[in-house]
Amino acid sequence: MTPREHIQAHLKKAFDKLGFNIDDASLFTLEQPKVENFGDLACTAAMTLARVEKKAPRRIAQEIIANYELDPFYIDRVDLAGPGFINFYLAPACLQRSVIEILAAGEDYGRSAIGAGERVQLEFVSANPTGPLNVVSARAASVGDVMTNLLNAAGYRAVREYYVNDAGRQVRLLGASLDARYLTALGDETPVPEDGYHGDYLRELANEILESYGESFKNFPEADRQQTFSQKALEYMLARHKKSMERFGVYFDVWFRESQLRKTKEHLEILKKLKAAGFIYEKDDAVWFKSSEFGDEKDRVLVTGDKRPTYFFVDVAYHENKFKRGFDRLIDFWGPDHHGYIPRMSAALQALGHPKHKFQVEIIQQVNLLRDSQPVKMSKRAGEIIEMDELIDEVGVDASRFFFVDRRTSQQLDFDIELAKREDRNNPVWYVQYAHARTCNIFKKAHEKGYSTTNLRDTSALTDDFAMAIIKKLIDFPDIVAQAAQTMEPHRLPNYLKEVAAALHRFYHHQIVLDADDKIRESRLLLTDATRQVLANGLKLMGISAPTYMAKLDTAEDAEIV
RNA sequence: GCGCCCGUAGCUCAACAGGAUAGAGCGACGGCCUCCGGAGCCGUAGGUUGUGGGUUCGAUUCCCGCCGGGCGUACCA
Repeated sequence: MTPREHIQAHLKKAFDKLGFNIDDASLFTLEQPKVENFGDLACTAAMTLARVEKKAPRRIAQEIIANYELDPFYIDRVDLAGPGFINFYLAPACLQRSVIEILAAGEDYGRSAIGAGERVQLEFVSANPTGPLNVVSARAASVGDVMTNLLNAAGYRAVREYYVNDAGRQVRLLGASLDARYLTALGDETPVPEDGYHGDYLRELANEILESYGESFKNFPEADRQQTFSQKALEYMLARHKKSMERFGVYFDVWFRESQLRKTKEHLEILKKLKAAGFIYEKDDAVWFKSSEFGDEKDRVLVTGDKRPTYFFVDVAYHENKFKRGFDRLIDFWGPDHHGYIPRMSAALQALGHPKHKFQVEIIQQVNLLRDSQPVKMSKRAGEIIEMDELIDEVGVDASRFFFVDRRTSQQLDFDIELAKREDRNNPVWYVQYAHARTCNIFKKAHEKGYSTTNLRDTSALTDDFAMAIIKKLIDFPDIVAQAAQTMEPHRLPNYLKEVAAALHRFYHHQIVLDADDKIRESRLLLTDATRQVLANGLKLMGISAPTYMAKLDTAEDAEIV
């Protein structure tokens, strides 16, 4: 039982005795006081209760404390402070035992069951297969992937899905664009359609096709040729996207194709349902959905005047399809340019009978690339964009993932390329990885020095402030994971890991681990190992490697020798 | 015009479902290397949380107005 759980269980007893409503979960929130003198965990229930009970909060706090059964193994003392805070001071014995518990839990440390097995589907990236992935897709990939990890660790059953827009106008345009490149490559100068895709990648693909198939497509009827090229370009782009994702460490459970929906005509079923429910009307030859009845600013077209289903229409069918597959909740990650799209999708799903809270959209804000604090100029029109793959080539997977998740997703991200590449304390991902490597190195050194590192079990020598500070950080981990999952705020994880790393470095610089008395060494090795475990588990949730050593930088002296 | 997101130290960001004296890192300034990796550690300075109201025991957090920035506002996807 964690100290937090212990306190909550005892608070429950006290509330019960006093006749408070123990169904109110907010009574049990324990926060960490900002100031050290205020104990390790603080309960704010007295102040919450003041209104309902119509009593002074300090008075209520006194009653709670009087009825709180104190177990000295866990709690040193309980204080009443300020307007009605109840401050708990954890006992060294329970903190010392936490180290053993963390090690016993091992790779499972940090997991919890809060999610209660809820089935959640996360859809992210879902980039149009009409060009290479950009850096926003990279951010979406990082955030979506880490969020899925966090949810699964918190007891949800979460899966990753990628929606492939492989039908409709843009794919036809893609085919036409490739066709133009192909004919041009054959010497028949043909312009790419005005609103087509002008990037170099189609030129490259055209050359590949020419090498593999020669001129054989030249004599196809134009319609057939474009059809063929649409398919070829599509599969080519899709394969590239898959490769980028896998290289980035993101593995989707499902790649769902829009064309599949069109084949099975699932959107027509949707139309029937909406019509039956009275949310459909016709105007100007088009079919409209009354999304404004659910808070959208205006109604939306489902079938255009020339009888084509809109993207939105098929997308509704897609989301309905997800629900049919049994998910309790859908979470979509969209780019900032799609936030205006949320009300209509939400409206459609509500019209189809799904409670509003079962569909949730997280907007991932844009990424500004910086080089030495100067913005990297990108022009979509001129085809000057930094591709996701180029970014990974330059800064690597670990740094990219860390940086993309390090800030709340609702904020624009300034991504400093030079900082991400630095191999020193300025770079947070190195700082955290180095902390992990340092814990491993201590064990390596222990072996070299002939100290035993097996059958360690005594943590009673962990009494100093630096050790206690680490343990208090380590026992937060399950809570950090659970809260990051529940609030959809993955940035809390990297922020936490930075704090653990700082606590470890501080401890290391003030306390000798190896060349200490046997008992102290044993205790500190255990603490080192528990810290390693938490860092490793955290980095794994981030999808970042946990190195056991760091490659040495060239020192100035080495440079002189060379 | 309307809608959504954002505004916190010089810079980049935190602040855990409204809590106590708003915290880190970088940068600046000042310390610490016969010691498990100095790739680190310790300290100092730096704030009217954009602004004006409101809600209450208490607001960076919730509500309204204004200012500033970003994005959107298609029978496109």
